Amino acid sequence: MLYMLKSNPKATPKHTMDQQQHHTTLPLILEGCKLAKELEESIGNLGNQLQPEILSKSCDDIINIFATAKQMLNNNAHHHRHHHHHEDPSLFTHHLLHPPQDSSAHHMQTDPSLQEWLKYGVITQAVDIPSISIGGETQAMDVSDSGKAASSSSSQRSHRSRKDDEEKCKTRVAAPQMGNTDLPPDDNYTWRKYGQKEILGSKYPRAYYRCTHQKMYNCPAKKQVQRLDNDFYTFEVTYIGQHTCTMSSTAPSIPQPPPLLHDQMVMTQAMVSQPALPPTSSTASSSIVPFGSWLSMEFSLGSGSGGRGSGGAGSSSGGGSATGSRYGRDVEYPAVADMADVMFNSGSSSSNSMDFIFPCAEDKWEAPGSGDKKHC
DNA sequence: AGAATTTGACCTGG
DNA sequence: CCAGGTCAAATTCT
Repeated sequence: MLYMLKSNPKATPKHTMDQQQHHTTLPLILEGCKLAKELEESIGNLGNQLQPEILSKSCDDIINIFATAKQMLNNNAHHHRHHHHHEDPSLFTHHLLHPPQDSSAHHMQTDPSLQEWLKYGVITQAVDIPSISIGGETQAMDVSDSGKAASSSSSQRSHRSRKDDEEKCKTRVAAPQMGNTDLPPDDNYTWRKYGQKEILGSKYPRAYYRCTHQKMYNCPAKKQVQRLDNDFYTFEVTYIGQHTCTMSSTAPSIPQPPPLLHDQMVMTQAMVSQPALPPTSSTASSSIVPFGSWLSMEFSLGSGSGGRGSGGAGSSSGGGSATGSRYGRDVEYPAVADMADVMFNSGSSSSNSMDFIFPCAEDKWEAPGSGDKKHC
């Protein structure tokens, strides 16, 4: 695949915006092609065994990817409106690509959504660059929210009105499509659930999380997770506020995965995109299973969880951001674990094995260095 | 015992 | 007054 035009990731000489976008768009397109191909194979193998909704979802994913790629291209072609605006949504993918350089909190703060995006592979509207918004109103992108949405925010206790001072970053991530679909997306932070509410007009409740270290480090970061009305397998995650808990070297949670790992994750996602198949499809051959999903999960477990005891390392407790993981964690993926083990541990250092598997991964996603990344 | 989640009550802006 | 957001006691886990 083309991804392999890699260059030295670390050096990241800054490319021009065009180049950057190109680098991120092509892989996206290829990804779409891949998904399409996988779908084709699935149809070939399972024929009419495939359920309509499954097919529909797969189609949606493919469409979304191509739509995203197209928009990226359009944006690129027309004008770079947000060259310097950190909040420029078009930088979205770039964030992903930035290898975490140091543990500067900034990186971590802005990456969660991206990581989720990568980890869960499925690209939903979240990638729909033009639609992502910061600061509150995202309605446009909310096909599912059909206007109800009231995520406006009015927080009372703390006097600051989020609307004004807090940055909100909405993204969508696919829920694991197999196993426990209740698992909230793992974004490498540890979250503590403090509330859940039924939202008017929404089918599913919205869960409220705050940073586990809120008290200790006065970390104001919060997030809200809610399933889309029309897509049970997609979460809309809204990040509010930034983490301050990672600023301090003593901070308990240093979710930050090693750079290499990060790259690997990126690679994996890109290469292995999951076909977004149905969770329910027990009949579906295992080969169709959203490989990306579990893979990513393993990643987080492997990297972060190691240190679980030690200060809630990276992956949020229990393997993921909290959401219900606690009670839902019953689901195990033995086979997956084994595979992951083989892939990443056996041979040698994980990085090597990954390199072996995906030789030039990084560069395809390589981020051209756009320095500024800010939310979304 | 301590940490995390659940859940109904409470608070506040619109 | 209502809906969204948060609190905090009760409950469940580890």
